[in-house]
Amino acid sequence: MGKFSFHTGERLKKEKLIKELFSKGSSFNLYPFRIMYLPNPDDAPFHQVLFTASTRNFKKAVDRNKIKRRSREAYRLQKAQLNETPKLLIGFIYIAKEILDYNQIAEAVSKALNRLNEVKMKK
RNA sequence: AAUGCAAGCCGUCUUAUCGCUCCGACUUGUCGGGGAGGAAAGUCCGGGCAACAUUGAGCAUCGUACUUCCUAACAGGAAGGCCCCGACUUGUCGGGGACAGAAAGUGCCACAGAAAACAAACUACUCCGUUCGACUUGUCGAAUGGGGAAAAGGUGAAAAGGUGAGGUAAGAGCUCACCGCCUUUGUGGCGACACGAAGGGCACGGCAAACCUUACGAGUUGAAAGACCAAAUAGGUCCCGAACAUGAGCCGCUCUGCUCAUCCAUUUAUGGAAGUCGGGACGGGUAGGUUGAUUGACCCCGAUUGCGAAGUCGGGGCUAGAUAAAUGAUAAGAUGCUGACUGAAACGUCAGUAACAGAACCCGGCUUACAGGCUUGCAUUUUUU
Repeated sequence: MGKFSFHTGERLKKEKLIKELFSKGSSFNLYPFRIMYLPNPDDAPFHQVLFTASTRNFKKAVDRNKIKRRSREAYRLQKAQLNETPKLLIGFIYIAKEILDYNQIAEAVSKALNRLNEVKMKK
């Protein structure tokens, strides 16, 4: 499995876990994202991630897809920065009103991953 | 050649690196292959499919509304009819039309106007009478009273058949001709209708996108429908096994043991019920998974029938299948477009940008969005021969 792979198992898709993340998870804002995270209660071999952009800010499906694809790509290429343990549930919620280009999103994701590492160290 | 209109079609491409999803191989982590649209959109119609409901009929409700045809079906399409508008070469072309019924009933018709549906007399017109004035002494003018008259003016979306002639005091379908309308009828056409004939002086204003009437159609809910498999935990039913339970009393106390009592049946010391523990089976069912779900009213080519929409026959093809939801990111180049610069122009250089938009059970339509390009037809202008 390649260093930069990003297959189905790494995506957060169980409804139960998503509910848990949104109700119990901690969060911080880091433009253009709001990031939610929670230690994974199940035994998973990977961090599990979800990306989302709201219908309220982006009415067209094409725009939402574009944002999610760029965000996912940024995570895929930089996820090695993230510490191995503990395994986390992470939600990237796009809160900006306009579509940013890939470079800006990649920078933001990088910062976010570093911050997640710091937060975990404190615990 | 350019511009405009209409119809149809296309609607960025290539390479490299790193990735995603499905399928197939095998050496089980590698290789090979497939991977958004013309609208995937709006969810406005129609169907397939599924579950539930369902004796039949009527009423109500909703929808449709020139005709015939196509179709699984439609509010879609094709061909045609009629009406309206525009153009000119005046009988052709182009465009538009919710285009059934207003002689079944109810309702409405603002403003303006005298009067708006049982018509109506404001001005002007005209006849008769009375009074006054003038003079050429029977005429004219003015005022007033009583009639006639829907022809003229003006208002209005609309003024109660139109035009012309006769007629009359003035007028009027009052009469006549032509046109229109109504009734009856002939011929042609599947039909909507068309072209005629005879009779009738004409009765019947508009609005049905007001209620309504007529004809035809419609069961409800949608893929989060439905079908199947089903972990763990808790609970249910059944079966098997084990221990016999609870209370009191006795041995100093504990364990063990013994005695008595406690639900039902009786053969009176056994069986059953209930309860406890362990194991098993069954069924319901949650998370989750499979299916529905990608071979279809499918696509391409050819033949044939039909004016056409389409139908039939033959051959070939398999063309996304995700599910918190794949089809991407980065770089380079090409292509198109836009802008700037240079220039007579082309070429060129630089910069920017890549239309509208993302499948979600599947089809047939409709509607809306769309940078740019291509093809065909028509019209106009210019150039050349």
